[in-house]
Amino acid sequence: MTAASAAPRGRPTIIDVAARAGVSKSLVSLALRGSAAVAPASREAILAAAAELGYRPNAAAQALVARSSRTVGVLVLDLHNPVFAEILDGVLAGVRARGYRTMVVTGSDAAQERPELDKLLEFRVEGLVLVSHRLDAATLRAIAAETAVVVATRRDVTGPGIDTVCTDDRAGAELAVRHLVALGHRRIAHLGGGDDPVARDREAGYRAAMAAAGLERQITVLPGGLDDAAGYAAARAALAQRHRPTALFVVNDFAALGALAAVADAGLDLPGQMSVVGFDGTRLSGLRSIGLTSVAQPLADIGRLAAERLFDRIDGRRTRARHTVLPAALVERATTAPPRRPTTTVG
Amino acid sequence: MTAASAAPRGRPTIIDVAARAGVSKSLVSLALRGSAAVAPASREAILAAAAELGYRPNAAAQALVARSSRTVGVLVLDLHNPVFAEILDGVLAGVRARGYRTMVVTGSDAAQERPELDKLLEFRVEGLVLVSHRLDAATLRAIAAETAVVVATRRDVTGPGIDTVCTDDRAGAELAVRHLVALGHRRIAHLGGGDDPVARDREAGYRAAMAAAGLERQITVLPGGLDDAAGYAAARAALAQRHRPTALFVVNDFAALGALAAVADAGLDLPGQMSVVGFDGTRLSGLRSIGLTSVAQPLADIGRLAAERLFDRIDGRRTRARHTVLPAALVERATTAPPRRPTTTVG
DNA sequence: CCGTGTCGTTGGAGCGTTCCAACAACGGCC
DNA sequence: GGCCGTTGTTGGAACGCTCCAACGACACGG
Repeated sequence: MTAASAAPRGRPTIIDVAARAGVSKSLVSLALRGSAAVAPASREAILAAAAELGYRPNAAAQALVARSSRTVGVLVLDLHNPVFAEILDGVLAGVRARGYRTMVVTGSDAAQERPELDKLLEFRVEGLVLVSHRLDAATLRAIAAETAVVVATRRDVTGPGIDTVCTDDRAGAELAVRHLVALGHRRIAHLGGGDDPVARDREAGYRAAMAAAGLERQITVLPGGLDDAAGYAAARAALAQRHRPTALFVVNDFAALGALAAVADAGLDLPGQMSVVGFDGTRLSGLRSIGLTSVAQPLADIGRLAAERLFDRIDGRRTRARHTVLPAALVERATTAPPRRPTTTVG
Repeated sequence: MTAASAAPRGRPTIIDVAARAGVSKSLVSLALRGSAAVAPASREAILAAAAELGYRPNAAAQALVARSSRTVGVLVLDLHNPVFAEILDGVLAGVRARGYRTMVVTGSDAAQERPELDKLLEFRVEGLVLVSHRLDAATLRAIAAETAVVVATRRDVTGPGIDTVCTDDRAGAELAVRHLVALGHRRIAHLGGGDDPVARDREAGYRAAMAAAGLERQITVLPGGLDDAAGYAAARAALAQRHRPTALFVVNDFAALGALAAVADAGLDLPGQMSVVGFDGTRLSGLRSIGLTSVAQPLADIGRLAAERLFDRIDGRRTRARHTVLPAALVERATTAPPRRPTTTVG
């Protein structure tokens, strides 16, 4: 009655293993998943047969019958920006720890994000981690209605089924300003990041901290951007001002590197004549030859925590959205110092 | 006879759509894939029903029956190193262009790589791109026997079914040395990268170019490593030598940044008293505040080409392994200049 | 010695899709 | 006016797996 003597085409299946071990496919399935109900002798025969045939379970078939893919999807805004690469690394670690697989897509341009996410949803990923994104609120909420969603680094769009994990950008910015104020700076300019929601929070923190230090009248925000070139341009504008600032608080590390170059090009001594503080705390800023003082986000933690939150939803079916805000920490390095000619303390 | 009046649990399937449109599931399948054999009226009814129900095809079921997952797997050695992040970006772009999905894993540590790849193989990925790796030759060949494999940046392990795409590391290193020689340098030291196979090629190129320039006796290779700290340490050792070199050719950009810091710490003028050349051409080296002269690899091209090669195998079933070596190009920036006290030309 | 329970094992149904052979309806042709 | 080809549509099998109800064998207690 052993019918399966025909040569198995393609990869061996559970049935091929069963035929070889002389048992039924059901028992193979049981044994392969380590059921205690299988007799030791059968188990050994099955395991041996599987090894000999080079059997590998077919995840698609398992996903189909289990109605769960054991896979999560991740959208990364931009892999070139080390911030996102580092967060992604944390997400991958968190997902791996749970034995799930990860499908990663990047949103090359804003219009691509939706179709890429659709592909993930067709795979029935059990959840989605968005390492930043450019979706409008309605789209994001529609997606959250289909699957669990955790957004990392952004907190502006909320809704049922959308957890967020991010850094306290406001407080972080305040930290930067307080550090500079403590060093004796008064004319502290901010190089902004345009209409990016995260950048807005940092700007708000800057404004608040300046006001708290009694420096409302010194508040200067220069329109910048999130990359090297934008930081360079914004810093040039700052340095060209009538009352040149003695310190620059830049929206992120990437742009701060541009600012550093502008300071050097202007022939100013760093940090003697100009202090610079960045934001993100990427490994980049910590490189010896850069040594940028920066407000560090716990990047790997953000990634790992995002994964954890997702799994809370995947297995615990939690309903209320959770929003986690992690603290930022100032990392003092070589680009900040007291201003050379201390400003006279007024009133 | 319309049985499916029961509320569909979970996501709608093709059968729910069929019931709603009043046709059979077969016709729905046909219509959804755009078959010309479907009557216009039916097509519209089906499309409308699918839209109303929010139907999404189930990729696992499709993969099962089609015996093809339309997914490729990617292993990335280390996301923290911008080189790999940039190549990954190219791979993702290439895969997306073909409408495939991508599963990405990182090999956190060497021992994890194999199990992670096993997970991908269980998903029946149709091919694998390894953006570097730490597998031994036997393991790699065993994997290549199961699925198409393209290795990016490494070329040392070959075998049937293994294509490689990488930069001409030897020639690139020669470019760097020739550049320094042309500037008038003679004492050019190399900060190596240990036993990494790519590092070995670069070292070989360094040795060859030095010999070709009649500088065999100046050849100095200092044991280093692939990161910032290793570059810093190696550079310190180089600078402490009796006959201090006037130029350093460093195994990669990441380590070169460490070397830059060591040069600055030693109080040497850069590039006046010490020139530094890196390798990789990551965006990092191009940042204004760094301006590292570097041998650039076409990183995005490597990624995209790796994806292309993989698809050649996936659909064309090509048998012979193909090895593509892309040219490197020297990008001259601010860290190289003629040596201040030109060495006297001998012989 | 037969009923009952346990242990190990089994065939069949079902997951959501695609593919295929086959079918009904219909018009054109000889 | 029966036959044929075309057009549009259909049910069933298959993909590889898991789950479930049910099975035979065996030991044990009444």
